[in-house]
Amino acid sequence: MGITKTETYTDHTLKLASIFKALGHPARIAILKFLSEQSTCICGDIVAQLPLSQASISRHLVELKAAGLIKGTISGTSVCYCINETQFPFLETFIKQIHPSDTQTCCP
Amino acid sequence: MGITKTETYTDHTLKLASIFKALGHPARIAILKFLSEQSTCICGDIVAQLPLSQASISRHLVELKAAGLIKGTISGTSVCYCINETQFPFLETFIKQIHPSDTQTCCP
DNA sequence: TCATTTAATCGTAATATTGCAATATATAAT
DNA sequence: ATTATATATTGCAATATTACGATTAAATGA
Repeated sequence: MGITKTETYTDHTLKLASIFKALGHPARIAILKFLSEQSTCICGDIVAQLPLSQASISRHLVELKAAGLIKGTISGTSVCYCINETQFPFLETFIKQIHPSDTQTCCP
Repeated sequence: MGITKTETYTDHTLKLASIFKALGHPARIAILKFLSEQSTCICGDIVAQLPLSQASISRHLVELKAAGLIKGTISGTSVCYCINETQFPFLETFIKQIHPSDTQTCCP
């Protein structure tokens, strides 16, 4: 149905899924890569880096911001974007929990 | 359009996005959590753990398998599933690259 | 063989996502 | 005030995703 039965999952599960969902589009990965390659925040310029219209980029930026993956601060006529680090440790912790480095005895 | 301009992104970006997309649904997060909580693989039983029909679970399992996040081996009438560890280091590396631990001078 | 069990697939309906053009908004410069 | 620049929002249309019931397929057991 394109609808998700959110009410039956834990908050932790829902939060993880929503962040990963925000990461689940190549344009948004490309935006994050671009931002991380710079040593500082980026004011403008993002549209020029991607093969999408300004409107589409704007929508992706909104999603990334809603997921807490980037920050944006207004600076004159443009907006400065940068990575918001706070969510990444949360993801790292989950990934490490899911795959303990010691190989488990499993599906032979 | 609901369509993505995949042809203009790098393979690395597309691969990351597709794996994160597979992680971007609470049912699939819940499945991974359940599998990781067990010390061994799970034959059956997954449907009983989630508030979804057998058909829906099966589709989610297919997606997780396609993303390389789980493995499934047939065992009689049932299928044994377990975490496939191989993709997680790839994700960890990306996340670490995106958010260097040293705080960058950014958006004040 | 026939019934049972388990999981995958199909068909369908509802909803979500993606993308762009057009428009709106807001600041800065002249 | 007017214009230019930069970003956000709106209104579609096209496509993708999600979910479930029903069905199918394959292996097991009686």
